Order: sequence, then C-alpha cells, then structure tokens
Amino acid sequence: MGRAPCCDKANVKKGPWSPEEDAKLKSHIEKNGTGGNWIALPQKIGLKRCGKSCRLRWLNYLRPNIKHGGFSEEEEKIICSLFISIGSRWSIIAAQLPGRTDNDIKNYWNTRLKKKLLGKQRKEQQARRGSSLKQEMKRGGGNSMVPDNNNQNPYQPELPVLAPIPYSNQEPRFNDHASIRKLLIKLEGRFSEVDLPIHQGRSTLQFTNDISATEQIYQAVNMPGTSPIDTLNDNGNQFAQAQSYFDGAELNALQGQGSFPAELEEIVYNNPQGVNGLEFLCGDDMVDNIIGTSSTSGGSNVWGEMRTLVYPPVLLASNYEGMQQGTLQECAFEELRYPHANLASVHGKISSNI
DNA sequence: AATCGAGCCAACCGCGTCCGG
DNA sequence: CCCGGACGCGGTTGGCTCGAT
Repeated sequence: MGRAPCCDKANVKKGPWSPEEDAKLKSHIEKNGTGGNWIALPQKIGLKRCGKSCRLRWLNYLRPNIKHGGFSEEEEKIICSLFISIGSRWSIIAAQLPGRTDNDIKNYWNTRLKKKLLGKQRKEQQARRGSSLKQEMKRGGGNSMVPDNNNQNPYQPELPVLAPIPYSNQEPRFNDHASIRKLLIKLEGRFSEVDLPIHQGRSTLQFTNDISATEQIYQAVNMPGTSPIDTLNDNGNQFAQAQSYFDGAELNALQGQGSFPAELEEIVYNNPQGVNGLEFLCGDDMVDNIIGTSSTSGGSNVWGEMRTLVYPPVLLASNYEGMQQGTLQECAFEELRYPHANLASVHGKISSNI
C-alpha cells in the first residue's frame, strides 16, 4: 500500500499557473503569510491547487527577489565548487546564491554546466589522446601501448576501473565530511536541515532564516550565555565548545555521500591523471601536485586524491596564510573566528589564484 | 512551409525527515 | 514512544521554443 496522497488529486488543477492564480497566491501570502500550513492554504484562498504546488510556485517563482536565468561566471564557479564538494544538494547550494532557487540551479546544472564541464573534459582528453598517439608513432613503439579506441566507450577510456576510496578517519590531511561541513559553514551555509549532532537534537541549534549560520556560530563563540551553543555545555570556553561541537558532530547526512557524483566520476575516469580540467577550481599548481602524488602512488589513489583535492581550493583561497602556516583544522576553524570572509572574496581569491 | 530534434524550464512525484498530538 | 500529517528535497517529466534540415 502506498502513501496517502497529500491532496485530493481529482479536484486539483495541474500544469502551468495562470496569472490569476499567481496573483491570488501572491497577494494572500504577502498579506497573511503562509499560515504555516501549505496544505490548507489553497482551499482557504479558493485555489484548486495542491498545497505542495502552491509552495513550489511561491518558492520558485512568486517569492520576492527571485532571479531567473543569466547566471554569472562567479555563480557558475560557486555552483561547480559546491557540487564537487557536496554533490547534488541543491538547496544548500542555493542558500549560497541569493535570489536563486534550488530548482533553477538544478536546471542550470543539468542543462548547461554539466555539459560545459564534460565538454571541456572530452576536448582535452581528445587532444591528449591525439598527442600521445603521435608520440607513440614517432617512437615506433609497439601497438600494445596504444589503446584500442575502436572498441571503447568514449567516456570510459583506457583507465583501469577505480573503486572509490572509502573514507578513512585516519586520513592525515583532511577529514572529508568535517571539511565539507566547515567549508559550508565558511560559505555562510545554513544547516538547519542537515547533520546536526544526534545527541543534541535538532532543535538545539537550528539556524534561522534571518541570520546566517556563520553569524550565529560567531555569536555563540563571542557572546557567552546568549546562544543555543551555550546550552551544550556550561563549562569551558565557548570557542572550545563550538569547536568540539563541530569536530565531534554526527555527520550522517554526508556520510555515505562521500563518493563523487556520477558526472564527476566521469571526469575522473576520463582523465588518465585524474584531475586535469578542474584547474578552474583549484589552480594548476595543485593539479600538478596531485598528479605527482597519484603517479608516485601507482595511480591507485586518484579518487582519494580528488576527494582531498576538491576541498582545499576554497580553504586555501579563503585563508591562504592560515593554510600555509597550520593544519587544515586550524585553518578551517579560523573561519569561525573571522566569519566575514564572504563568497565574493573567497572566489575572487580563487580566480586570482588561477 | 513543414517537420524534427535538442535545449530549456516549470511543475510534478515520491521519498525521507520533522514535529506535534 | 508511536503515529500520522506536513514539509522539504532531489529526481524526473512534459511541454514549449527555437534552430536545423
């Protein structure tokens, strides 16, 4: 037996919204708010629509300050960076782009960015293949070294099949999930719906809409006795409390999602050296470093290297000095003390790094 | 001018999670 | 603690537009 439908499907209109419906919904919400109950709302205002449909229409279209189309290069970079870090968690990504909806970003990724990225990969791959083939021909080398492209999926080249490297908390350089969390906190992420520590319960630290997560953490750290984090522990200094909160947090929501999204899998597989073509995210130097690392380790760790690769760029960019001087942990947590490094500056620094 | 296919985007659907009774 | 309603999210679909043939 399936789940009960959220509304009476027979008496509900589907499909595109008319201007009249839009006007009704918009004026009602602007005057009265949603009333905290989307399901009841359409009936209340005489709309033959499902509550979910009303909610979607409001969030994606009618809500004030919504931007449609015309994604800037800056926004593209943010989307790509975050997609690589956290995957298709569009609502979190959308939270970093004011005026953008998760639906918009999702559509933009699926229709354009993905192709753009993969297109670039394939071009470069073809170029590489061409040049390596020429080299082999020049050397008059044996055919055994030349891949048989006739019998290959163009997207699954001569790479051995790599299994994703399972997350290991002995990873000396980065704790993947903690890094993601810290990255997102740094990026003004709102974590109201994800990965709060189970032992604290969701309601203990729920970020609100009108104040950013980072700001609240900042307040928690700097204004003892005024924030939810204070309730975690009355002893010790607040900074340490907040730090242990994040370091010790349950990471269920991200755990198990550590593998790359399929598109990026393809990028990695497409690339004998694993990371070429992502320079725009991290800079050539780092790519070179990774290539060096993975080749010395027999190329078996491309995946792991990629996973570590994708986090540092923003950290590096946002706190380059800290990164040079100390550990990632120190660097990342530095952001809690100085939370005002915003996306613009972060990505500005990325750009200038490229 | 008609047809076809690709691209795009709004909207739908189903599932997981939250939360109040 | 359990249950059911509501919410929020991500994947998918359907239909419109536009360019190529």
